[in-house]
Formats: sequence, C-alpha cells, structure tokens
Amino acid sequence: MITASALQAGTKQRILDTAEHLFACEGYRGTSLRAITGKAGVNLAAVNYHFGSKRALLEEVIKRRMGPLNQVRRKRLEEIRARSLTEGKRPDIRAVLTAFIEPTILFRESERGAGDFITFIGRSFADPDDTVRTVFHRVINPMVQLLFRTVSEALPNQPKDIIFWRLHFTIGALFHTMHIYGAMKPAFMSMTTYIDARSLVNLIIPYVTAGMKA
Amino acid sequence: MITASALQAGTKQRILDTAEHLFACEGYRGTSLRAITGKAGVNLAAVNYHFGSKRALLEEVIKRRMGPLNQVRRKRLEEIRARSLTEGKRPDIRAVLTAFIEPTILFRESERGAGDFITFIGRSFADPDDTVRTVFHRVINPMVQLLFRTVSEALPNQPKDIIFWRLHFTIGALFHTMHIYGAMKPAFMSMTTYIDARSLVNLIIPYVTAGMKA
DNA sequence: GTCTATACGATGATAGAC
DNA sequence: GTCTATCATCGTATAGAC
Repeated sequence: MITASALQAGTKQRILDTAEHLFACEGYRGTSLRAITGKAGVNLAAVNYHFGSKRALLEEVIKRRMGPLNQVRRKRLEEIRARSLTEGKRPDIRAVLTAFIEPTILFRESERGAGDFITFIGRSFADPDDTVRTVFHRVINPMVQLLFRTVSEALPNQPKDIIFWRLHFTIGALFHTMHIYGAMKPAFMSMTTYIDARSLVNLIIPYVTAGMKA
Repeated sequence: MITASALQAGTKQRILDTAEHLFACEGYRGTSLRAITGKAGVNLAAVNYHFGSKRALLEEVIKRRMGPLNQVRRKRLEEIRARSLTEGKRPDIRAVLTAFIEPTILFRESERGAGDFITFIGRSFADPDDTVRTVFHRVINPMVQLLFRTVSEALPNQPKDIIFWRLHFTIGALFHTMHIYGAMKPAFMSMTTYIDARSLVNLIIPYVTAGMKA
C-alpha cells in the first residue's frame, strides 16, 4: 500500500534524522531511545521495530551518509592512481590529500543535516564508547587503507611506518577540525574565528601537505 | 591520626587510580561508580564521601596529572619567551612547539598510570559528554592561550586567524596521536607499528613545524 | 572522621501482548 | 505498528557502625 509504505518511510527517516542530530549533540551513549523517539514524534518501540536495536540504528545513521561520501573520495583517489599509472609518474601528494580532505569538509554543505553528521564523525574516531569506534572503524577502514596506499605511491622513498604516523597526524588534524568546525559550542578560545568551508580547505591542505613532505 | 589519615589517603588514591584507568578504557559516561568502587575494593558511597559527586571525581582525576604537566609546559614556554625578549629576536617556532608537545608525549613514561591518563586526555577534547569537555577545557584553556600567544610571537607576520586554525590542526594531530598511541585496541589498521615515545616526538615535531610554517 | 549497608527515584534497552 | 510491562543499572542520599 502506498500510504503505509510512505508512512513507514517517513517514520524511518524521521528517526534517522533525529538520531543523527542527537548523536551529534549529546553523543551515542548520551542519547536515549526515549529522546530520539520523543523528538521524532514516533513510538518508543519504533526503533526496535525498524532497526532492531540502538546499535543497528547507529550503523544506519553512519552508513547513510558515509556511503555516498566514501564513494566520492574513492572515485577521486582511484582517478589519481589511474592517471598516475597511464602517465607513468607518481601521484602528487597534495592532490592525493585534497582528494580525501576536500569532499569531507565540503560535505557539510552538500545535504541538509550533513553538518550534524560531520560533527558526529569528527568525534567518532576517539569516541569513548567501544560500539561507536567499532562501527565507525568498519566503515572507514577500507577508505583509510586506500588513502594509505595512494599516499605511499606518492611518496615512494619514505618508509611505510613514517607514512603511517604522518597519515595519522593528518587524520587527527582533519577530524579535530571537523569536530570543532561544527561544534555546538565553538568557542573554547575566546575569539570566534568564522571561516567558510572552502577557505578551511584552502588552509588545511597546505598544512598537511607540508607535514607529509617534511 | 596517622593510621586513619593513611587509610584515607589509600582509599582516595585507590579511587583516583581506578577511576583514571576505567575512564581511559570505557569513557566517563561508560564508567559507573559501582564499577570504580567495586574494582578499587571500596564502598560505593566512598566516592560521594571523598569527592562529593562523580563530576567532582572527574575533576580530581584530570587535575591530579594535568597540574604537574601544565607546570612543565608553562615553564618551558615562559623560558622561551623570556630568552626571546632578552636576546631581542623572536622565538623559534620549532622550539615553541617542542616545548608544548615533548612533555606531553613523554609524560606517558613519567609516572605509573600516566599512560591511562594520556589516553583519556587524547579523547577528552572531542568527548561526546558535555561534562568532560567542560571540565577539560577549563583546565587546558590557559595553557592553550599561552601556546597561542607564544606561537604568535614566533610567527609575527601571520594573521591571527591563520595561526588559530593551524594551531588547531596541530592540536588535532597531537591529541589524535595521544589517543591512538595509548589506545587499548591499537590496530584499526592491520599493521602494528610500534614506536617509542622519543621517536614519536621526533616524528611529530617536524610534521607540525612544517605545517605551521607552510 | 571514615567507612558500610541499603534504599530511592530516575532512566536505560528491549520484548511481548495487543 | 503501538502500548505497556519488565528488569537492569544508574547516581545519589542517608542512617548507623567502627
């Protein structure tokens, strides 16, 4: 039935949107199913009916946005690798880092509600809750592996473990930026330094590029 | 009385040590007072008696280590500023960053249990729980302000908001490093790249120095 | 002053009856 | 799909033993 199906889709999506927002504001552990369903205007049991558990809801919240985002980043990285192969020269490290970072930061403006997601993701890497880290790692891991491989091709003379750590410095800088850029309480410093996403990309790319080559 | 006082110190310290460990493993929100007191072998009510609340316990856990650590970092930064003033030339950016980062990473080996603390702190900046971020910010803020001021003196030609963001990239790299360096589950990547603290300092300093100057 | 035993009120996720 | 019951666990408060 059209009506039933539409209503069901509406309920699922309302739950996903509300959960995403609350996860970003209060964290996974700090968000109760009562808070989600209450704010979404659906029944408490709807989460277990549609998703099975709170953990499964978390997975859906992450995958819904991360799927498309990863697709873009993967495409850009693969393009660089393909071009590098046909042209017979190694990839440019700045281009590689841009292929990963630019879509990530600009993603905030791509869809409605994506800002909450970026904030949440910026915290997920170091989330104290094991569930969050596990689910997040499973989704991000193939992406990071590809990034590592491509960076290694761009810097063939650098030992792998040095690349490993420098890449972690880069990821740390990026995720911290994602977190504070979208943080609800932005000013831990007294000054408020607003910046648009495009300028932020133009700031972070030279920083991490210089670091990776240091 | 000596006996009573010694016993009291024992209980308080056992609570602090256990809380520190569990906060690092399970997070603030994920650690119940029952878990802490149970593992410490003290009564449940002991936390409220000695500290007043779970939040106050968190404050003590943070301040106990952060006090000495901040003292070292402050001393080294102030020395650089003083020398810069007497010698009439601006501070070296690499020296400034080293003064802040080196004590932080080496702190792990300075005292027993400090490793748990470093792991916990590495997560605190982006902790989903507002209580953790608030308490942590209050303790770290003066330190970051001093760092910002000293970096600004080292790079007088750079606009303040550029320094602001680059410093955040640096802090992000450092905290992410602290977090994964001491993480209980280190391998989100398949390879395990062990490194000693000294070598880690020698890796991150050139990275962030290059980034700040980019 | 310290520490213990126990109780309270609130809130958590989930499952089964409808 | 919804409503309600269930049962575990939370932080905190308090009364009394040492």
